[in-house]
Amino acid sequence: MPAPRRDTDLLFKALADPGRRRLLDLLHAHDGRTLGELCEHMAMTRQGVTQHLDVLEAANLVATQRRGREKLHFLNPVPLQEIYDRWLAKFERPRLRALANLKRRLEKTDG
Amino acid sequence: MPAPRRDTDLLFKALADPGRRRLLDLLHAHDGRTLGELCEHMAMTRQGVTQHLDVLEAANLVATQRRGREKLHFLNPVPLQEIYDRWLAKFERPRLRALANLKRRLEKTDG
DNA sequence: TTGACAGGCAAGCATATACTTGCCTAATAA
DNA sequence: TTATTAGGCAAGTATATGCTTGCCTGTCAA
Repeated sequence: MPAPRRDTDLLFKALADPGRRRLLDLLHAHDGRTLGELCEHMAMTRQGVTQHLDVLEAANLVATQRRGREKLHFLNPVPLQEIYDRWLAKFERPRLRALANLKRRLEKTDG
Repeated sequence: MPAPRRDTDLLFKALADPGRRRLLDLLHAHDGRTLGELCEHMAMTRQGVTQHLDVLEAANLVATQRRGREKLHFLNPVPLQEIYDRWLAKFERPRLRALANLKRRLEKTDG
């Protein structure tokens, strides 16, 4: 069953902001960071960063976990894979389609 | 040489709107349509559609060509491939990386 | 040449988005 | 306890975005 369109929209909207893409990059480089650590790399107030992280969390791209008074942030790459599978793959040139399908099949059995 | 960040931003912003994604779908199903033909499938005025197409053209996702008083629209999938190559591939789970790289290499020699 | 048809231009508007500032609460360390 | 540290909440603001209406300009067919 394909994801509802609203999920897709949240996902693309989340990716539309350069600051949010930067946050994903930061988490990709080093996962499980606190809000404060992430703020050190963003040229905006803590609240601004929080709001971006909220958007990423709504899009299911970031998961969080409390540890005492800290909040840890983790990257979830699955929705990105969904973008590729459901959206980018069909725009590929036909001669690449077969290989893309193979890749997708391998992922399903393997992951 | 990687695309400047502004290009990346135009691209993600272009994809952020469901109407624009719909237009890409329409062109994917049947390329080279006129503005009027595209409008028949969009629940908004012609000007609204024009503005969306302008955004897609600025992101290099759509190319146009005049034919008399008509304007033909063509889908350009290359930027979507760039999203995958430069942005999605690095977030993939490691065991998929090798296959992704293979796919990319095949594309370079083949296409 | 005249009318209809395809599209372009520009202003206007309402909502969404990306921030900010100010204050509040909870966990920890002294 | 008390001060400090990590983060949350809410309101305010300026700009961006999505879309409209009204009018103008080319192209083609009669």
